[in-house]
Amino acid sequence: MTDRSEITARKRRPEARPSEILEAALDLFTERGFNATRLEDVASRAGLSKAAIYLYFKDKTSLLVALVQATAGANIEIAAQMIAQHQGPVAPLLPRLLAFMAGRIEGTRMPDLMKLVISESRAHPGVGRFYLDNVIGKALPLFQSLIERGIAAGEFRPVDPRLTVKCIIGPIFLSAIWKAVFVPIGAEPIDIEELAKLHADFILRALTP
Amino acid sequence: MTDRSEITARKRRPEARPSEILEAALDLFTERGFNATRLEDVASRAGLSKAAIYLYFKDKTSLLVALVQATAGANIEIAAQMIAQHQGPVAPLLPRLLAFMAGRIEGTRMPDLMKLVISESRAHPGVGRFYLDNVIGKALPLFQSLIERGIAAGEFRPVDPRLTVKCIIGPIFLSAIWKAVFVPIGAEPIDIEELAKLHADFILRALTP
DNA sequence: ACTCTTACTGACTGATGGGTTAGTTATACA
DNA sequence: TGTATAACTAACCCATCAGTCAGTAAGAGT
Repeated sequence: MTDRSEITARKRRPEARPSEILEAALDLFTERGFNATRLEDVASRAGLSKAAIYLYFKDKTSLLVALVQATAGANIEIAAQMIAQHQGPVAPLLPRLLAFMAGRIEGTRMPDLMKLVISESRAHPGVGRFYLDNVIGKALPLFQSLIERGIAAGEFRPVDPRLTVKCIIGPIFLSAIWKAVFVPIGAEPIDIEELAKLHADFILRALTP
Repeated sequence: MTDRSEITARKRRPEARPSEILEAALDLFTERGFNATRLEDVASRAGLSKAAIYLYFKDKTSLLVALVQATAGANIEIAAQMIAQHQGPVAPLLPRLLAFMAGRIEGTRMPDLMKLVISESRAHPGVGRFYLDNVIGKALPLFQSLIERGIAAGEFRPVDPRLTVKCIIGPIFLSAIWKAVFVPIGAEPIDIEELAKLHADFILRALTP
C-alpha cells in the first residue's frame, strides 16, 4: 500500500514535503488518534523516512500544532469576509452563515480537527490555545457583533448576545463532533445541511420581536 | 500529598477499592489525559500499589470503560424519570429538562467524562459504543418522543423531531465541552444555567405554531 | 568530471510505562 | 495461638517509540 519507490523513486523536493507530511499526519491522527499514531507511519505514508520529518518539524507536538494552524486558519477567514461584506438587514445572513458552516463540516476535515483539538489540548496546551485564540476567539465575536447589529437595528428583540451566539453554534458544533466521533463507531449520520436550515429557522423565529 | 500510610496504615478493604480507584482515575485522566496518566499514579492516589489495581480491573482500558459506566449511568435515569412521570402539556417540561442538564454540567463530572469519551473512543471502541448505546441512545429518543407528543397535541408546530432534538441539546453539549476543554486553558466560563434558560425560551418560541 | 551543499535514510538508544510474578501481611475463623 | 486465604506489594520484565546521528546520494554550480 505504501507507494514509496513505486512512483518517483525518492526524489528531493523540499517544498512539497511539509504539506505532504501534514496530510499524512491528519489522516493517521484521525484514523488512530494522536498517541496511537507512530511517526514512522506518518513518514511512510508521506513517502519518506521518519528522520526526514525532523528536518521539517521540531517534534511530534509541533506537527500537531502546524496541522491545526494549517487547517483551521482558512475557514475563519471566509466567514469573516461574509460578515464584513454584508450590507443591510442581518436576518438573511444567519441562514447563509449556518449553511456555510454546515458545508464546511460535511466537506472538509474540520470535524476531525476539532476532535483532535478537544482530545489533545490538555497534553499539548499550545494546540488548545491556538484554537481558542484563532478560531473560537475570532468566530464568537464575529457572530456576536452580528446579533448586536440586529438588535440595534430593531430586527431582533433584545437578548444576551454572548449566550445567543452559543445557542446558534451549539447544534453545528454537535454535528461536527457527531460526525468525527460517533458516526465512525456506527451512529446514524446527521443531515447537517437540513439541520442548519431548521436551526436557522428556529433562531430567526426566536429572535423576532 | 499522598496520604498512604498516614490515615490508615494500609488496611484491607476490598469493597471500597474499586470505587476509590475509579475516583482517582477520573481525577487524573481529567487532569492529564488518559494516555499521560500512569497507572502507578492512579494507584498511589487511591492509596494502594499499581499491582493492586489489577486485582480489580483487567487492564487500563477496562478501567476507562468502568469509569464511563459508573458515571454516565445515573444521569440518564433521572431524566428518563422526569419525562416518564410528566403529565399534561409538554412545553413546561422543556425548560425544566434543560435546567436539569445544565445543573448536571455545572455540578457533576459529566463534562470531563464526555471529553474522555470523545478523546478515547477511537482507541478504545468499547468506550464509545457504551456511551452511544447507553447515554446518547437513551437520551435522544426520550427527547424525541417528547417533541412528538407536543406535536401530536398541537402544542408545537410540525417539525422534524430528530433534527429538533439536536437543536435542543446542541448548546448544552457545547457548554459541557467548553467547560471541560476550554475553561481549563483560560476561556471565560459560560453561565450554563442562564444559557439553559435563554435557550429554553428560544426553543419554545420556535416551536409554537 | 569534480566538487559542495543539503535532502534524505538506516540503524541506533534511552526512557517510559503497561503488565506480571513471587513473595509478604492482614484478618477471618478454628 | 495457629493457620488458611484473600488482599496487597516490591521488584522486575520487556515491547514500544520519540528522537538522534553518522553516513549516503541527489543535483546544482563550476
